Amino acid sequence: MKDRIRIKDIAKKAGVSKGTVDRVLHNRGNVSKIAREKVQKAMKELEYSPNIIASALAYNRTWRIAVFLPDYRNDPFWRQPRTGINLALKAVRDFGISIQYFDFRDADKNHFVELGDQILKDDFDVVVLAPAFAKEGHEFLDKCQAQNLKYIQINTYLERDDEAFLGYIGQDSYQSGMLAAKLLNFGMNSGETTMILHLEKAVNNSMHLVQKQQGFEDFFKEHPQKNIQIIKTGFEEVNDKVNLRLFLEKTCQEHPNVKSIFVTTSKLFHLVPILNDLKKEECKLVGFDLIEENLKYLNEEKISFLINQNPLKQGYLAIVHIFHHLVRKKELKKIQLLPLDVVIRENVQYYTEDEREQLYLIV
Amino acid sequence: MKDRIRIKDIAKKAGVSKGTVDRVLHNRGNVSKIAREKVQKAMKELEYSPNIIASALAYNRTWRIAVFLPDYRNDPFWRQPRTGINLALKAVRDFGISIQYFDFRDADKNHFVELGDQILKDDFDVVVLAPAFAKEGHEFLDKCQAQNLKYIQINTYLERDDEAFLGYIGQDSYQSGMLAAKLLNFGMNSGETTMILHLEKAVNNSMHLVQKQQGFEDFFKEHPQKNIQIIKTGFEEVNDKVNLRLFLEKTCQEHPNVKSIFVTTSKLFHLVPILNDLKKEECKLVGFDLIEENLKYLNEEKISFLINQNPLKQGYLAIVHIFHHLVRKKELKKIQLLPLDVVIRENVQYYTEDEREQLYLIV
DNA sequence: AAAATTGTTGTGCCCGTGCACAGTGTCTAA
DNA sequence: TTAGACACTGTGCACGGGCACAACAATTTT
Repeated sequence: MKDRIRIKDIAKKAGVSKGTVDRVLHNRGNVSKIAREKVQKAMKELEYSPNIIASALAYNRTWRIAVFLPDYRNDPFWRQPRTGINLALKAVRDFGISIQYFDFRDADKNHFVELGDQILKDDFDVVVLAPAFAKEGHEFLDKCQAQNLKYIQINTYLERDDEAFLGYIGQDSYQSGMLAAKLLNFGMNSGETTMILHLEKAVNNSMHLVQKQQGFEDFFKEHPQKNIQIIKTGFEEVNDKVNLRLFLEKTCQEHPNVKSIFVTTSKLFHLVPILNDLKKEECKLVGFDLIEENLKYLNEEKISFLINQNPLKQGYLAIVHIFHHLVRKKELKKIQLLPLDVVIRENVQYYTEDEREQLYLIV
Repeated sequence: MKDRIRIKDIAKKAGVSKGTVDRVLHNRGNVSKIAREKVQKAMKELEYSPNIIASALAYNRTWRIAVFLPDYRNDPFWRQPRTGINLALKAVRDFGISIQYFDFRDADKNHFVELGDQILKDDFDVVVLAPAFAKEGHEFLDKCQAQNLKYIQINTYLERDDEAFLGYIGQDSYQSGMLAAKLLNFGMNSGETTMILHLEKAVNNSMHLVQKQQGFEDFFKEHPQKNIQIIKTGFEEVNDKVNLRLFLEKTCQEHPNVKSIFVTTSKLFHLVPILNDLKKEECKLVGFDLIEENLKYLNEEKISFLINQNPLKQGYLAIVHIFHHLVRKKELKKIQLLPLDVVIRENVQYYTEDEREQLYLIV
């Protein structure tokens, strides 16, 4: 290994044994002042930096991580963070990190609580979770804190400030609303109207959607030059095509000047065939997430922009974060916001192609 | 380390010694058919995957990499791949990878050749290079091939197909031209004119720029709906402000309907004050690279879009690629194209903030 | 003064893999 | 019949750091 300094070298230089050097290095105590100073002096002179490989091998222990996310079989979105987690796992497995999944049924609070209790009973070192339900989420995290079980949040953020809180990895919803507004604004002419549409149930319970709307509105407040009007709407039963069509027809009649629509969820693909029907295909669409149906319409240029929130990276970085915390003993930024990529047909390939090929390293 | 399968376990299951398992694993020969089959069967059943940590520790050797890029002190662009390289190096150092830099003076062919010879004389395992000069680049790579010195290209691609060629990591210039066209097209009205402007010397020698132009033109050929006219121009002496102003003034007079400009290099910031002067500030600008001057105008909304070619990642992935080749003995895609990020004021923070915080792992 | 306690230091094994080397056993040629 | 060549197999050390434990010294207690 070339000329890298080893513990042995320091020991020799300081005139002590490697055991003593080790004690100094790890502050294990039981070292006389004289010995400690000799070692520290030698360390400084030789610029020792530990060999993480040998360290990882010797430090032969296992960490257990519970991954507590919505069931990916019900919502394809959650397949992506899971992929990211598995990808990262490959890299950190040899460092002794192991994972156990707990998939709660979406929108099923009881199941969330039940699985949560299961996790708390077991003996995990860290939990990765998306606290989908505010109240139950906080309750679970309180219990984690109580038994000193560290946790890291992804995708959904409940504000916490205790010792057990390792961090949040996700998107900035407000900023994504701003981004959508900027994009649509670029393609609109003076005096035209835009529309913000929530395709989701219980919008007011979802901080995400409220923040997206806020960002969207604020952008146009800050950019009054083109005098763009905003219509705010929502429609809950996204799968009820008949009524969605009626709803859109009515809205377009009332506001014939609507030239663009910002959908705050990933459900914008539902609109495309209906708008085609209504001869409104020139209406520009912006929404979220690179799911199959959206990609199809992006490719046909029926959707103008998709905003990518990097869900794969969410899972990936959660594991990386934990690795750094547990193995490297390094603390990272508590709040890590992922890029909001602007995706169009001409660059979509880079965001969908197997990210596995874009390899990553432990830093 | 929990229940990970070790060589020992396979040996036990197959009823042989770990030495034999090792010989099968590494195809070292000298194994009887019977023994080999027993081992292979056991390996399959136990789903063995080697412990890379222990492997790296035992396989106690050093690899030497020469990094052969333009001097970053002359061109700030090259600081970014260098940062990426150093970042990756931190992660792979302990795996025995070391780096030596060879910075050639930009546009100095002799210096390139001189340093190239120096590299060839020494005993490196891999070269990372940006072959800025086609002829000299090929000559250097021929010699590499002759003495079986592996090489990986970044940023600039010379087509090669020999054993020593490990891969190319960079951007797809044609696609970036398409991307720029799509973005401008979105913000333009029927019958308007756009302009493509090369701010660089010797455009025809630079494949990059030619390809960008091609992509830009092809987009409008494929999208004739808005009937956008394209003016093709170029200006070499970018630092000669007086003449650049005269040039722009003349062009705008000749083509008063120009509503947007695509600059094929990172030099678009030079245009902003001049366009302001000429009362052409509503003219939309698209160009490349997140350098300081461009970012300033992006933030002031004088530049509409910047296309990010991820130069830091270029360097980073070059090292990752080499790591996988040398340490993991895995072959990766030869051609790896980096994302073309669409950057505007509302998401610029994600592409400029210290990427070190977006951590990566070895896969 | 002897025994017990505490403080300090060094030794040696462990982690899982790579690889050199020393065995085995078999077969051929003298 | 035996030496030598050859194919195959097992053993054991090395890699560098973590850590348990033994050994020894210094101090306190009885």
